Amino acid sequence: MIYLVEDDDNIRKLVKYALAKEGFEVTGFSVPTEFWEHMRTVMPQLVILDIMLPEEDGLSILKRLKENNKTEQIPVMMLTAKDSEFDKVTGLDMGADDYIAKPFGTMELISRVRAVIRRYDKTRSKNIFQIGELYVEPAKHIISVSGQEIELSYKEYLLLIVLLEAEGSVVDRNTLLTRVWGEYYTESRTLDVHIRKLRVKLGEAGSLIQTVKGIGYKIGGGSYA
Amino acid sequence: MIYLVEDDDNIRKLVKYALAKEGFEVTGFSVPTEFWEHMRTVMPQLVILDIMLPEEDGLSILKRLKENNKTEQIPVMMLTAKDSEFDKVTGLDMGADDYIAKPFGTMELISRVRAVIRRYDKTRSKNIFQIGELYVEPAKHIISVSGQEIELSYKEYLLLIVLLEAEGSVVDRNTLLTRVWGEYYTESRTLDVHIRKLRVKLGEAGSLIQTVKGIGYKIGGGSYA
DNA sequence: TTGAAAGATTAACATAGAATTAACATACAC
DNA sequence: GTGTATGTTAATTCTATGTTAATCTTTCAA
Repeated sequence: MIYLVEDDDNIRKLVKYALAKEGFEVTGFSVPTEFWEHMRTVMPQLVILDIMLPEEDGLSILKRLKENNKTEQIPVMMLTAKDSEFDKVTGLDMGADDYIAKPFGTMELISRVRAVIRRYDKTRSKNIFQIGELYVEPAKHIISVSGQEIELSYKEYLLLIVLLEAEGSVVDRNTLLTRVWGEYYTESRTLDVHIRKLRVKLGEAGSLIQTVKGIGYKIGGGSYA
Repeated sequence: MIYLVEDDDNIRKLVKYALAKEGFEVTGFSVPTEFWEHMRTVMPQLVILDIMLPEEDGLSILKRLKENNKTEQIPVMMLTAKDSEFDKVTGLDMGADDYIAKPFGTMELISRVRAVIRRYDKTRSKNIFQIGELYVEPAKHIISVSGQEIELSYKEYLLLIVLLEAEGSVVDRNTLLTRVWGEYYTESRTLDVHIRKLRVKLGEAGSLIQTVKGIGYKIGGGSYA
């Protein structure tokens, strides 16, 4: 479902028609109030916002969407009337996922919509990690090495996920401590012990966890296995 | 620095002119080979690719850029000639950061370029450094010379980063001592020893670190060493 | 309520490599 | 040449992390 907020009847119909023909379900709104009402019930895959609107302008809507953590991941595309407006929107950079300037071609619109949705889907399904022999699927709480499923304790699991989410990048000790153990923690050997247990349980994949002395640990990326 | 690969002389000039007027440094290439050659020495902030090119098409270039982990984070913007082409590019979704359809307005081009670069700067707060054969990516803790990864100790690493952050400028001994070792430090040979170890480990890139007698050290910049 | 188990944490020690220092060498400015 | 700044080397000290086992905690079934 795509939500389109646009007060110009012609454009609204045009966009609805073009996207509908491509198989998208589109609900159009001419005023923001209606839009917000529907947002409370059904969340869309994508929101397309005109800038100039009665009652509340598109930028304000965008801002509210991105400030709310229930809606912040919904991709938003802005429709801009003039080049100068376009510039203003991108300049403010309030987190819109794409911008399209009026007048726009139908093909371009469709392509951009598809691209934005695809990108979004990709980041969501990014919830599966695979590095070498290690395979982790958080949604199902599956961790396996060379096809062999492995059991991890809660902290070990969290630790692994934090490292995986930054795959290839170093995560410093402090970040690990706060993300896995919560705010402040007296430095002790706890982290090291957990890293060790993780490495042991991961077996051959244990060497994927690299120590970066003085900083922290990282998993995958760069170096040799 | 922005790299633009476009074989149509008129468009290349137009884009160069438009972006130059906005303060961007643009280098244009009419054939991919030239582009690749320059990529080996200086990495740009952004690459703008036409799709139809002699020798190697834009999609292939895009693919190669995104497959190489040294270039994958460089934002890429595709120029597409027709709507159908536009559709094709976004459809393949090989990780381009934006698409712009010809004919395009100058304002839109500039806005999109700015938006892409801004987004990029935001995600990559830590930069990537490349001087000659030396390549450093702090976030991933990757240091390599001539493509060969190198291991540095913590202080050596810090020292290198401090120098790199001031690339081309001299960093005096005192600044180095305080930034790497913390407030006050009795003058000893420590710094020199670390500089030496760094130079040795960097191998051929070691000569990039120049001594500025009486002041400190600098990396890169005017080198007639 | 009690008592295994598993998990988390701490204590205690090991150890590889780093950092530092000392001691001397060299280069360069004056 | 003299003196000062930096280079070089090796010996010494130190530190971060690894490792193991003991001790706390929590959970949960009997």
